[in-house]
Amino acid sequence: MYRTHNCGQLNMEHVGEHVILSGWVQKSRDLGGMTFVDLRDRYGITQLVFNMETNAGLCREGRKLGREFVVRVEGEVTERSNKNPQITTGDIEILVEKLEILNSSQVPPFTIEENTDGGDDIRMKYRYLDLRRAAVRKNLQLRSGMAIEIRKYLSDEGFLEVETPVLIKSTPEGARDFVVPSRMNPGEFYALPQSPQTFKQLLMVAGFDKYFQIVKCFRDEDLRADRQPEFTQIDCEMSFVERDDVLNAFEGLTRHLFSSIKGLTIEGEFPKMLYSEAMSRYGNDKPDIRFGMEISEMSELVKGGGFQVFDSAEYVGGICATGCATYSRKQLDALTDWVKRPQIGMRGLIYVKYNEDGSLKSSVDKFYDETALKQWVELFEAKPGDLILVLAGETNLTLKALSELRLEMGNRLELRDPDVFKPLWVVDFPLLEWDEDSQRFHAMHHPFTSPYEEDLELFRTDPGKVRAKAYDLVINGVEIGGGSIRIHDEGLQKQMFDNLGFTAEEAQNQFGFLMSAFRYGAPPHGGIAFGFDRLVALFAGIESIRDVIAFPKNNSGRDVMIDTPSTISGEQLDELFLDVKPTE
RNA sequence: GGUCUGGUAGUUCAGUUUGGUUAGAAUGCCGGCCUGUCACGCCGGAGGUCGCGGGUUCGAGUCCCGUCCAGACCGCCA
Repeated sequence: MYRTHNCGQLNMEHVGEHVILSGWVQKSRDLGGMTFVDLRDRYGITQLVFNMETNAGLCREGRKLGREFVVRVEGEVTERSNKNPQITTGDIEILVEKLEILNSSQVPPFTIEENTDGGDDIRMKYRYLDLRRAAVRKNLQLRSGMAIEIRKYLSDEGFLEVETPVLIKSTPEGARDFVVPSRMNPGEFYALPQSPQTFKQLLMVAGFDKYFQIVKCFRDEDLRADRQPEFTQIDCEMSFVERDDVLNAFEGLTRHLFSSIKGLTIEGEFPKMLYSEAMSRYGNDKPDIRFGMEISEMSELVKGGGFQVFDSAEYVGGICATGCATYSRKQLDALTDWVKRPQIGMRGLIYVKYNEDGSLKSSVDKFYDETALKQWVELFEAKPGDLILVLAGETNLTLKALSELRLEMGNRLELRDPDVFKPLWVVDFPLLEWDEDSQRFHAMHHPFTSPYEEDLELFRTDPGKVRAKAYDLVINGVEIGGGSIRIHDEGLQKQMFDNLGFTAEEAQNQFGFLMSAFRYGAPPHGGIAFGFDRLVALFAGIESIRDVIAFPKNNSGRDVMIDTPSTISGEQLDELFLDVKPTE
């Protein structure tokens, strides 16, 4: 037998018992006459003690144990004379009577401790060692717990988990597909799903009126801290529902997760904010509403003041940073440099200090007298001690920059409390988005999203104004998920493809199966998908989803541990009828 | 495709601004001492292709060019 207990289990109640433990040697402390060894498994750490007086031979063996050796020990649970309140097993230790080395270990390249000395690179290369650390393990335990609660909740709500295929059809819309060559069908390819979108709609046609799946999805696009090429979605679809039925169902799921996992109750209904409002007030379709500092447009107010930058700008707007009037010239210059970085792309930053004594000092005093600046103060409802920051330029770019500036100031003023969670629904996204490159509209969400009936007229006059029955769940500035009410009418779906620039033939080739299905009694339906990795990261209080994935890819989409992607043999290529061009 | 930051001991970093004797620290590792440690302590030791290639120079970790790798971001992500 390898163990009677695990390493996180024993306490004062077990004193006197003869036990067997197995685990990894985390650390040993050789005091000469006695040696302490910390034995670790995924449940905790238990201290082993070897004593020269009681058993010199065994103690000498215990001294020789190296880090990460796998051992099995037998011994008696004894009360410690010096207790350690920091660990759950800190009241007891094991007086070792028998020691067996199950496997030795090379010295690991970094310390396997709460705060490791290893950097990301080396931790990823030896991820199996990194995963031994409690900090990383806890994230995966959290993930597992959340997956279980999701299944529990949705299952109780009558949702059925159905698996959809991973080898599917490539479509040029949207993100790039990962592609898999077919050996049995030379020259033809499967694609990995970017989402089970069409399949879940077909499940609705099939009458599975409440579906969900915790499912891997794949997108061949560049990575970010919150974006992996393979990621997990909580994918759902419902029939005979309107928008608010879907929102209520998933507000319920979100609440259930907060209460069951974090013991938190979110007060009140999740607010619903129009997309247009989110853009004008926060410059962003995923606003962090943990703090105010909202954007106000100032174009009307400031134009015609003779200040060329404002007069020629399409948009002028700003934010009011509470209590920042004390910012020094140096701090303001640094902030100006910050908005001038290419990522933000502003030409400059204008400020107004509303000093504690009520006086006003701005970088545009030459153009705006005190009366004018007072109007700014009124617009922002600024109080003495506040700092108004103003940007000007092309509308979308400036709003985006203001959004970034707002978040940056939120960080600096520590207004983004990681223990506070503020969810909201962003609704009524535009159906279509103009794409400069291809000079045509494409679907903002996806081509199956239903437009508002009353906006259908706009297709002919102003397609960019057509609103979609689409919605996102946003928590603390993180886009957790999104969905829509779908089109279930073949005619409307055809019209949609037409609007998106598909020829009837292309639409038929790529999505004919879906439109055929719509001819056989497709129910009204809609759904949503949550990014599971992001949700877990949010609950864990971390920014990068890598830390909640057991074996993530690096910045360039590589798995540095197994070293892939990698080349394949000539035989494999031949079998797949593939020729690989030499890279330049 | 682009911008920025970094690459020096097993590991995490300092040193690069202003080129100049033998490249340092901490931690880890090895050896010795130590009977109540839990970041144990004390003494000693080993450990370096300064990412790689080229250039400038009497001399390059340090300056220049190229390149590779890692991270953050922009583009991209229906």
